[in-house]
Amino acid sequence: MSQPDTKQRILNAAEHLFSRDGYHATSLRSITTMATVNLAAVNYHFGSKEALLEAVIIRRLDPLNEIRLGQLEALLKKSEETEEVPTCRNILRTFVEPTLRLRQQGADAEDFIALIGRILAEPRGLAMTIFMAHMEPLMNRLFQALAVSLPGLSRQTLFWRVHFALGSLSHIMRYHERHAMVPEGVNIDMPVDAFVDLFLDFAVAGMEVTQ
Amino acid sequence: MSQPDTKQRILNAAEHLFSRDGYHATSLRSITTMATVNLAAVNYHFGSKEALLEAVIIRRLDPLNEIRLGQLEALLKKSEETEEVPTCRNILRTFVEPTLRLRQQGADAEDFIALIGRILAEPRGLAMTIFMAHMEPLMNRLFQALAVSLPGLSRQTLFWRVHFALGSLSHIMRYHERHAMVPEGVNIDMPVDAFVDLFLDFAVAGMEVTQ
DNA sequence: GTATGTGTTAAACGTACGTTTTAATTATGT
DNA sequence: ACATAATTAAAACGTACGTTTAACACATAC
Repeated sequence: MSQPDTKQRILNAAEHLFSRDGYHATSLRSITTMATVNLAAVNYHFGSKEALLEAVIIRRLDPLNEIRLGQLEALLKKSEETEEVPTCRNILRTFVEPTLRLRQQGADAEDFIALIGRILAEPRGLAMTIFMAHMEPLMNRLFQALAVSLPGLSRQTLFWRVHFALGSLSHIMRYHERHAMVPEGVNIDMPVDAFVDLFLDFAVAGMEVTQ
Repeated sequence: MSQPDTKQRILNAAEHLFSRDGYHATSLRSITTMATVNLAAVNYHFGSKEALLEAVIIRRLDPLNEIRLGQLEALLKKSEETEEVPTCRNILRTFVEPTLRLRQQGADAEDFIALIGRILAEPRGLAMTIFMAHMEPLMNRLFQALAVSLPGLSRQTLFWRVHFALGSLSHIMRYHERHAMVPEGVNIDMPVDAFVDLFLDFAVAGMEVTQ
């Protein structure tokens, strides 16, 4: 029987297992079993396990970065017209909000967000190379926009603060899974808009503070 | 010939390779080769690969947490005597400063810091279970002290802001390795004291901001 | 000197891995 | 309908893994 969506089923299963267990701890057999697909299908459709990882990343990262870059460009263009410097908060929002909103779209997207968080945690890994190649243009644009928005900061300080902020984001991208050490009275499933604001309150204050 | 420091040599090699390549991507053979030790020595001295990982973590984490907890208790005791509430900055410093200072002590400690950063990035992993068991008392104490220092924040907001701050820290613990995307004019090797202050400027502002 | 315990070594164990091969099956084009 | 290409299926490939075994070396103690 023919399954025309074999590739998508493999991608979904791989996305889930890579994000849950990591690349090296996930076997092709566990992926193909979950996808109810023959073992050889991965090498037939993708060529190798590494190429599968790259396909998993690119499938969602490129569209996400298009949204982020689109919002950033729109913000910069509007600020050109009104001749006002865009605020740090609005710049960061173009990066953060599409990221956290993606997670709301379903369990699959949630897997991907967690996977990105894991990738950022393996600086020397194969996935990091793939990831960086698809992030660099957006990152340069973001850094440049923030430099204009925060002219009082040295490049050194700005560089580290951007990493502090994105480090926070990558951490909570991973942490959102159900986990121990959640004290009572804490709701781990907040609405996206409220959570974005909660995050931006923190990050923007840290970015803008004068030492 | 007898090598009385076989265990330490294994621990050093494992620490280095686990932090560089991750637990699953590191083989016992690569560890024992680097340690110039027989393959069977790991299972003889530690019992298993998992037990080796636990030994690697505990060797440095327990002493580090003793320092952190000691500084925190000292701060709380001094504030009791002077009847002043300790500042958020000083509380966070007891956690951050020993961490970043450890990295200055040599390449081995730098490996460990990177390993902790990786562990924090694998929420479901074996290492996370080991790590959490050794972190929970300190984390509870830290959270409690911050709640006193920042009475205006809801438990919800405080919880997330602590995670934002520690997420930043865990990110830079990993990022300190030489890496691409470091723009010109940025010194990635700052003195520890300056870097601690740079981080605390950011984190404290984010913790204390009133929305 | 012999016995005992600790540590080391080389070799092999069984298992699981990513990948490849070959054949069968299904879809497509004329 | 038939020929050709694309996909799926089962099986096997060689390799690397964590672990175990059994022989060996070298202490210290009697």
